[in-house]
Amino acid sequence: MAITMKDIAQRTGVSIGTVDRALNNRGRINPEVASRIRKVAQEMGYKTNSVAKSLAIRNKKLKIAVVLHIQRNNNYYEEVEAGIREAEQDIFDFGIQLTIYRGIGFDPQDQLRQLELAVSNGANAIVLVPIDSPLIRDKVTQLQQAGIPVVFLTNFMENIPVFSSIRCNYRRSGQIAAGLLRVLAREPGDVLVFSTSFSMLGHRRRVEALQAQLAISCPQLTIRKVVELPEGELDCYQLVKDALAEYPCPYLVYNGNAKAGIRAIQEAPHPISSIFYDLSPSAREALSAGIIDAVIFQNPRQQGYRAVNILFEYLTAGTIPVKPVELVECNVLLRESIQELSQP
Amino acid sequence: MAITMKDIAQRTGVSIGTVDRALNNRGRINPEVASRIRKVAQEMGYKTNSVAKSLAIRNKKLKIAVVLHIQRNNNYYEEVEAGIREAEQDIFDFGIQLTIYRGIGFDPQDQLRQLELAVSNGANAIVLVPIDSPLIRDKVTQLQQAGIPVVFLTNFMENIPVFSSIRCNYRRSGQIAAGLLRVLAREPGDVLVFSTSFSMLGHRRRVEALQAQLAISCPQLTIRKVVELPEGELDCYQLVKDALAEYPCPYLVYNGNAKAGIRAIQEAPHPISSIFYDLSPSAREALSAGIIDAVIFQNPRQQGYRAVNILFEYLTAGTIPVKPVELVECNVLLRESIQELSQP
DNA sequence: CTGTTAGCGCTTTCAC
DNA sequence: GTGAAAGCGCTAACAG
Repeated sequence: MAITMKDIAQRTGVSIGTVDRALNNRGRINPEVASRIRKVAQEMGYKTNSVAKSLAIRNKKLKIAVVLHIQRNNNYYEEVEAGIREAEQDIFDFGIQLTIYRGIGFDPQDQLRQLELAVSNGANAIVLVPIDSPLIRDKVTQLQQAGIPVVFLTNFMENIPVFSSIRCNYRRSGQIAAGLLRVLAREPGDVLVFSTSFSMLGHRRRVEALQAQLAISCPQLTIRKVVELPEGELDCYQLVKDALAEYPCPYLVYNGNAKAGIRAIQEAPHPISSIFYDLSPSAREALSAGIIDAVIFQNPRQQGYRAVNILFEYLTAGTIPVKPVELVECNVLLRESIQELSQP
Repeated sequence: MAITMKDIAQRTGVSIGTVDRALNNRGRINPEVASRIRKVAQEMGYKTNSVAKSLAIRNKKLKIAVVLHIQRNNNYYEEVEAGIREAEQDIFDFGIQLTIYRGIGFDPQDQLRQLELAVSNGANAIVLVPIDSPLIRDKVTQLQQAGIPVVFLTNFMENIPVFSSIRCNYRRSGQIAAGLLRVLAREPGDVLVFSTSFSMLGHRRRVEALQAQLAISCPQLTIRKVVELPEGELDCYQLVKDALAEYPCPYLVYNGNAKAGIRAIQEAPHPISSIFYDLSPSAREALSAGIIDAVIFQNPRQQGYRAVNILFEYLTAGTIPVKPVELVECNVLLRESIQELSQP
């Protein structure tokens, strides 16, 4: 039987209200009494019951705000959002409301506005896919000083303390691509690398790690060129097409609009072994059809879920994350990982 | 704002107690009133609040029993248990108690005894790693008729309806091994397959799927022999050693005591490309050192967690699983997936 | 500073 | 059959 505030009230001879004040540092209590209560609670191994707590604080109508910048047609972000929504379901019965605010594109000014809107709507905690800009940095610092914890999701910034930061293990993600090249490459050759916006720190890290690890894992492969890709499918397609024409490499690592990449590969006059990031429906199809060779899956859904979950645990149980950064691992998918099973 | 029993009581002009009787089919209520209440609840979109519910039913002291048969020195089962323990933490605040019962070895008689013990200790729901035997089949059927839901974990039986069955996707797991062989095999050759007890249905399925998929994915590879392995490290080692001496195949798929397999591979006079199942510490080390080539990870922890979780959701929110079988996916791990990152 | 009390949404007596 | 009331463990408002 778990021990309750009532138990420790009886044990210390005070009322349960006093125990509450002591344990939650609410002030208006004799410091000595408070410390005695805390000591007893400690001894008895008291843990606050988060179920009872959240039922009680229900009328505080706690709000978690999620601030995203819209990525249109981006399966990765759709999945991140699916994870957020899943978490929303799970916290619903606890009376915690979740609202998603969408900024437009990579505009820090707009993101700042979203943050301020969230706060003015009474957000008690914020999940943020941050745009790295002084504007945002300052705002985040300010929010946290005001007691509003911020957790970074997917993207991040350096040198700014934040309640938690959850993202995929970008370095690992690059490293795994190197491993896959090691396994897939039948003969020496050049590698072409494509990546979405390097204004996102993680994307840079991923490519760096790929380069570093490739030199170790598979020195007979050399990266011929790294191409930064835009958002739109058409622009993206043209860039890939051009790059492939200029450098007809047999190996390719691709992060970007999947459709564009797949199309360019299919149209290339030379055979290409390719590794794609993220499992969009088109990537899934291409993998299954043997057009691309492997997919590195970065668990976007899990990331979204966890970011909300971490704030939920803070709000309901006061849990402070043990690690300031939580890295979600990546998986390797081959054709056989997703293909229809031959037997049901 | 979520709608509550109070809301629908007001709306229908009855007391909240009556609403409770109607919504939970407790009887002692005018059938017409009951159906009217249910209709209104439906219309208003009422969902029972699982937080409030579990706080209220706390004094019922609900118990989940987990019946395992001890697998000594088996990292896989240790991880399954870790998942169970993780779930235990999460349900603690809901006042649900979890007890683990351990049977000894593959003895159905003993497992039956554990089940009976669990029930006599007041278990309201049971997680079971079943031993396929008429004894157990009958008992499980009987338990469920008595209103005690049973969920199968990791292992399973066919043709017996059960509340839920959670395990890894064994067929997929075999299929992925075929995919890895396809990618790893530089030239045609024979494959040696090792597997733990075929008295577990999943293990048979896994090998079947490997065979079937290999014929499709990589017909130039043929399975030379399938060897069934015992539990103990030494026995296991000897068998692998002997098999490797008799069939010096260049490719190997291995499920069994990792230490034994690794040692045998290291001592083999010919080079071997190998795929191991499960990420024990020794497998991790061997993978990292390049002694083995890939590991197929079957998420044992997730399986354990989910099995408990599914019963928790039933007990607190009345949730009935949508799918009777929940298959946990498997991941491919290469050296680069687990290796120390070159940069921090 | 401290105790008492109402209430979060639901279940469960106990009267009527 | 139905309503009223107590209680699960905790918070918050109000007396004192």
